[in-house]
Amino acid sequence: MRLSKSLIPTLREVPADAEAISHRLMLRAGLVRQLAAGIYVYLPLGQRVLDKINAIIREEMNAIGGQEITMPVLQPAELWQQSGRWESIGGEMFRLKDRNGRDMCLGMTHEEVVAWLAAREIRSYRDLPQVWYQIQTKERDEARPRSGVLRTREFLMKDSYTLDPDTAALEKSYAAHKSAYCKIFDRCGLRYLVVESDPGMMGGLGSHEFMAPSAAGEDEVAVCPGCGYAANVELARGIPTAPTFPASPREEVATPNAKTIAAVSALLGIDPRLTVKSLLYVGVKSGPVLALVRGDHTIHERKLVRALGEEVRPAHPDEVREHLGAGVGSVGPVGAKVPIVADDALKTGRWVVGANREGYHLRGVSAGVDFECRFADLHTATAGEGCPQCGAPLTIERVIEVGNIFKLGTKYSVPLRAVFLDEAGQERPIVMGSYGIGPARVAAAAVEQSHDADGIIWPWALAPFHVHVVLVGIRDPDQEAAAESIYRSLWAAGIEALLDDRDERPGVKFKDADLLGVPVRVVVGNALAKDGVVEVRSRATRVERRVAPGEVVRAVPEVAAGRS
RNA sequence: CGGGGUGUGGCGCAGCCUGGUAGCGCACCUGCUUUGGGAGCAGGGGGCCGGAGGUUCGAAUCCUCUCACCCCGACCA
Repeated sequence: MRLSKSLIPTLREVPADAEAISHRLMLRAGLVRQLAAGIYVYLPLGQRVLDKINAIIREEMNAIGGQEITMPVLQPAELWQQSGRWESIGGEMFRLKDRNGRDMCLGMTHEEVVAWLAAREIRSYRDLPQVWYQIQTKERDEARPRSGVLRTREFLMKDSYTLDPDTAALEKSYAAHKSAYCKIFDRCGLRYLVVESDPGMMGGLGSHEFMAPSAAGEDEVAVCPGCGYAANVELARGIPTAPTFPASPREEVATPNAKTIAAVSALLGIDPRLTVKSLLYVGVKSGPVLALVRGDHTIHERKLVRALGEEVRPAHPDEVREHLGAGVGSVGPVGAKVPIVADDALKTGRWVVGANREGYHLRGVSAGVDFECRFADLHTATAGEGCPQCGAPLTIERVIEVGNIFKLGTKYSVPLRAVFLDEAGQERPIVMGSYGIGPARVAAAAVEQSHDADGIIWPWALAPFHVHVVLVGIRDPDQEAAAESIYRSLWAAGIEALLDDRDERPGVKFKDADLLGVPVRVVVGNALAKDGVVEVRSRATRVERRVAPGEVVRAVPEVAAGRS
């Protein structure tokens, strides 16, 4: 590819609305352009990076027996009505009607279509297992698209689906995907963690997420440096250190105007860890429930939802008054006439809680003595808490979710009647798994993890080109001939080269080369006439080697590998 | 959905408070000079000031509504 004839619009200045590093660099290096909120055009360089990622994904999916198919983006509502998701998914699904007024939607994912296909084509246990995958556009009307290409409304996804006769076979398919994903992300040069995650709306038997650490990430994971425990914070259990409780009898204390944990503990002169935060929620089915966490902790609503088995919303202030007889800030579990769920950290201890009486708290309160409740893990794990497996202090990292794997079970095969006959002639539902990778997120994560002040530093496997040939003296026939011959011999050797043959000053070309981040740069300039050499330089280490033009093809892999 | 912010040539911004018919840097075009880390000089092209309505002799500027985009939070296969 010749720069003079290419659409590689680099930007000297950063567009004002780009915040994340990957977003800025992908815009500046001419990889993408934004068409609307969360909708992007991939320019030639961005497309080449996606192609690289997709090629790796295809190889590894094929290696575990994956068969590539393509399923429609435009789908009839009936499928989603059968699975129940037409109702359960809200505004996130793009819905439309065809000319006959039939309800349609744009696919956010393809479990329904897979189950539909399996229902028609799979008859016997002899047809199983199956691994189907596609690399296809997904449409989701995200509440808040953000961070450039990291969270968009239209995006490419590799999604695969396994069909198995039973959960034991699903475990094998799941394990195969897990190791394929590790190979994929290893080959992409990403640093990543495999963490336990909340299956969420997908439902099912278990799931893991592949997380690339980055400040631009939207998720947080708790990681144990000791034993390797790693989990999304929405699931991670942290074991807090218990405070020492003063021996005080149960008594009511006046706490005028103290409505927050900070105010109450300051007023009473105690550690906030001796207090309990009481939060009233309303379950969509079962109504009000009082959730308790330690005063210094933050409740994690997903954990509460899991503990209750239904969606919840925070109660309105007047609901708090109605159910507990006092306002927010003065409520507590003692005497409360609603069900109570308490965080595990509250099992033992003598706590300070709201008295359900305006301006008063109770101290010396114990769970199981002064009130009845059930226990669950409700608080958000924080750095320094003990690992649930080995007790070592946990660390919290911000991460980009680049892939996930779900054991679905029969959640979709039952409603869509995807069944097979087993060896005994018994009809049974197919056991499914679903597995996703976001190629654009892989690209963005790679940029997040590998860049410097001058631009992107692509790993070889993802780089849009391997070598960036800079022709400095465009009017010098010798330089031009050397650059041309180097460019051709690189391609002939299977090394993808980009030739900067533009009529630009050297400084402009060097700046652009750094910005684009192609792993190896070859400069054809003055040194050719002077010493008969060109410069072969690593973008990552900036280590440079001077070699004769005929030696470039041999030198490139060595410089790329850091051997100079 | 809640909170905050921004819309002025391709990009980055000033002008708005205190109304008088749009400006700067970069980019782009032409010429000359220049040529190893985003060149210099000279000349030039390009903007219904997000949109609609209103106030006014006159609106980028004031008022109302609306749309778009960004950030924080909630949500998230």
